[in-house]
Amino acid sequence: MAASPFTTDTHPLIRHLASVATLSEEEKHALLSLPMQVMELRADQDIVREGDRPTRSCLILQGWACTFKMTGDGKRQIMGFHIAGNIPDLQSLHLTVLDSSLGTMSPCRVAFIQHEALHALCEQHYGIARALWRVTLADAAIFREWIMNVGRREAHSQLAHVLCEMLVRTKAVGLARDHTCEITVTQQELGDATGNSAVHVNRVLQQLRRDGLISLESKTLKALDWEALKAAGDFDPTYLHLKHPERDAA
Amino acid sequence: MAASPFTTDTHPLIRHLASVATLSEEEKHALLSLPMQVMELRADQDIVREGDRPTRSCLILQGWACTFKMTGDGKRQIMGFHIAGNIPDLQSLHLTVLDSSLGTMSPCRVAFIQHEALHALCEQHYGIARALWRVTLADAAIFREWIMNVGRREAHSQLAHVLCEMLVRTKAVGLARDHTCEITVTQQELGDATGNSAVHVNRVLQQLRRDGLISLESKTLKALDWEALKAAGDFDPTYLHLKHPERDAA
DNA sequence: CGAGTACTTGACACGTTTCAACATCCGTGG
DNA sequence: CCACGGATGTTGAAACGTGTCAAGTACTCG
Repeated sequence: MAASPFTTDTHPLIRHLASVATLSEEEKHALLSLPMQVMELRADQDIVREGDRPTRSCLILQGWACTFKMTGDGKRQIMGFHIAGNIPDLQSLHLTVLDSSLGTMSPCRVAFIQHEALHALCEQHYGIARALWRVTLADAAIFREWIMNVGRREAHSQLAHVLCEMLVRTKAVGLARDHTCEITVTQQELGDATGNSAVHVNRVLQQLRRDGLISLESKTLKALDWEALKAAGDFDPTYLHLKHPERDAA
Repeated sequence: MAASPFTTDTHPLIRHLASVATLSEEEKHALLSLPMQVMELRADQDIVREGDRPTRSCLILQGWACTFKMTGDGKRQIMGFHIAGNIPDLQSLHLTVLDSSLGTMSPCRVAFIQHEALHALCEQHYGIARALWRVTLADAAIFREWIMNVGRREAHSQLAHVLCEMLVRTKAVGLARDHTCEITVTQQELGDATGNSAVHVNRVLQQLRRDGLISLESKTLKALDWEALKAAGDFDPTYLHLKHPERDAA
């Protein structure tokens, strides 16, 4: 393990965990002393695939990734986006077979952590088990919200909703300011996340821009009218289960 | 707590937990000695509501329940169905505020378990924490599959898929035989689960019946052609993370 | 500078929604 | 036990959101 450029409180993992759970100093140090294998990945690469039986989980250190599946007839559905600090396949700690794939959306730096090491830490510090469990439950809450987004909202509202979520989640880990964040997502990916075609996403994004709600270009997403965007997306950040909602959601 | 009519291995909770996790005899006994407050509920009653901060979780002993949310403009989305043995709001053990509601679909017998008691058991037996964590992860896997179902499948396929899931899950806890189970679900509820209107569900169900895939009447669902139903629903039970897939899925 | 990827636009097809009317089932009270 | 009333299921026609196809434009990176 190389010397980390991060202190306890600036490490992406700790930033993310602290945004949804509570950790003691001792637990933070224990987490950061986990052996991690760091790798650089290009955009659009699979990290793990549906059907795999991994012996380690993947921590995103930098960049954007997503969980997805393919239907039998080749249509892709994205179930969630992942940013620095997230452990998108943490569930494989307890579920043997992966039921979905994980891929990069941008160039990414990721760290692999052996399940063995995580299990040991969880048995040793129940507080860490509780925090990681809580993180997986918050992830599940996001899945629930996405079911509603995909099932019961129109494309206009769906897109506003996922953009709101991206802004709040990046802000909660210190990656956004002034309703602005760096993001690497294609219109095809936004379509795969909302159950729409890329063509339709294109038209709806133009509408959102025309209405003065957002700007989205050259990898920068900006909410020009946050309140209106929230309203358009029927967005209430409660489901993100953030520890400091007032600070993170504003 | 009244004397239970169940032995260790016939209690719905143990049946369900054992279908997705591994428990020692000691852990089973510890779970069944949890203090539970049993209640009978009528159909279409809310058990807990979005926004609540419960101090207990709800174990379904008999009947069908569902998790749902309402959009800002009053459309309902069901995120999952629940049967005997499920603890649909187990996440409230670690997430303070409920982000979705839980309601009965049929008359139900439910048991409430105080979080306090569950926490104590989890700290005492790490195996129980691991099993309950795993159950919540399997629930999350179902949410992921539903995102795909709602986002990328057509109504015909969506309905076949949820019916397949119901048959496999009831079978896994001993509530189905010969691809047949007792079920209490209206066409409106199937629509709310798949993101369709009740009218369209009606037409699609007729098609499924006409094609000889199912019969669904007087609270009995029967797969008349299981292989064809699975194919229509693009159904692969891997995402249910059952311990005995060969036995349960057949 | 070239090539591939991402974005944009238009026309048409299709799945699904909505509305409205009607039939049927089922539990309940008389 | 029957009659009633509300919930549930059924049907048709028209409207609407979104998908598909196809062609063209504009990035972006090596």
